[in-house]
Amino acid sequence: MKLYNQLTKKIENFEPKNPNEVKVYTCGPTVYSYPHIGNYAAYIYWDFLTRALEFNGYKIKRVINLTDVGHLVSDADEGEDKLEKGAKREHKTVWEIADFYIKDFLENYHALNLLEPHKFARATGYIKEEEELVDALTEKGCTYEIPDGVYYDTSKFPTYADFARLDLENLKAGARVDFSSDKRNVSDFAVWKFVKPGEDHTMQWQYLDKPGYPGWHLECSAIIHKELGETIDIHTGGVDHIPIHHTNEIAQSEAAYGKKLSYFWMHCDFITIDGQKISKSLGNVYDLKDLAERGFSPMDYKIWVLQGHYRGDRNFTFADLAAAKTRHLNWRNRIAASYQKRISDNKEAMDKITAAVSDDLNSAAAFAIIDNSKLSTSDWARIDQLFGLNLINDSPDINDEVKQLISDREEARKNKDYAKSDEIRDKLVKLNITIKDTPDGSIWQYLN
RNA sequence: GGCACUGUGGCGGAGUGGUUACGCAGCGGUCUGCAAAACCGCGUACACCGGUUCAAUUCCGGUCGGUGCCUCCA
Repeated sequence: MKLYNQLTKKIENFEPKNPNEVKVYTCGPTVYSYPHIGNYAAYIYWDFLTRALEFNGYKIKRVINLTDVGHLVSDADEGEDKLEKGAKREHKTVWEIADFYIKDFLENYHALNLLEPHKFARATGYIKEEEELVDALTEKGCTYEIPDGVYYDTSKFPTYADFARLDLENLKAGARVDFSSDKRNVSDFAVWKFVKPGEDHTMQWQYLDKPGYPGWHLECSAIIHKELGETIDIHTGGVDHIPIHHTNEIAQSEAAYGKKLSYFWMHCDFITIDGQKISKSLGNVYDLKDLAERGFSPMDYKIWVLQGHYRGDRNFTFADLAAAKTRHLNWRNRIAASYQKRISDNKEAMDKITAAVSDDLNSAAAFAIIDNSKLSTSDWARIDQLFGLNLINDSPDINDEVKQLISDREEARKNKDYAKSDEIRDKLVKLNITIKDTPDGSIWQYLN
């Protein structure tokens, strides 16, 4: 397989350390509100990565984190913790907020037919490991303490700027935000925050003899180390994570453990909606419920996502989603057709699909091959497995009652009793079945 | 101000140094009790200006436009 690697900025051959346990880590959601469709696009892309790897014969061990503490509303290490903010907004405890939105996230995750990872790791389940990581960094002389927390001194990590090609000098000069803290370098970040006197931070742990809580970047490093070990094969996330979050993760983990954190780093680009970024002030923050209200299923959306490329910036419109929905129905009707006439397995097409998918996850090219190939029911089942589209489940064969209606209609047509045959056709419409009379006989299809 | 990405037909979206995917929408035809589908065919796109080349949408340089990040975000 070939995959783009942010570490080298090139498409490279992917060779896992151990093909029987390819270690993949995906930066998951901060559970303080409903994720929008853009958030889910990322999980769809990374689910597809996992499926493509499995399709190529690898066994995957994948961990996704759930951020339930310490993610501040600003990366400047100031401002409120998102969970605390959500709790205030909804008059709930932070724990209730986390549980509520984790439940919602998992429901949507399953509705999208995304593969269950080896583990969903909640940040608060790893406090001990996070403290140990700070200890390790402190022992190596990489941290310093100021009144509001323990900070990572990024000047101690010589390659800090490389991953994101940061220009640290200009970062400082061009920053539009004043850095008022006691940080030594603009790029330094908090690995542990102290609860300020008078601050209302419900989630807190006693560490360094003071109440505090972990910095956001810390959790991913700690979880990876505990669940997957010192070096993993692939780390995934959104492009927004490149300059800060992943840069910091690398600095923490590699300084503390002295090993490369991940061989491959993959990032998906954002989608815009009607040409504009997804933001509350523009009122275009759609979630899966909004799509459902307009008649689009999670699988319609998944087809829309996968007919583009994970590294391309995508523009979402409902007109385009409708096109994806039509394509989805057409595919299901091709499965219906495969029940009705004998189509032999198409190894050539499946090989081409595998090749496309193995070329940096080119699902769009794979879709084109699907559109152009005659495919058997078992080919469709494999495609289903590769993209996780629930195609087979959503395209059941007809039952005996429907079969009887269809043959009754055939009989009526033979007798030129068109009133009766049309009546039966109307009946079938109510069962979501439509009949197409071709020169080679009738064929049934789904209406929707 | 800095960094990064990007500009493909009506909409979306792959890809390629020369034979121009694919989806949706549209048009024409065959077929047909009607309807629909299916099948066949059609539209001849790659921002602009230069350069390299026998040949560029594809490589290089510039111009213009768009977007993202540096502030929460996948």
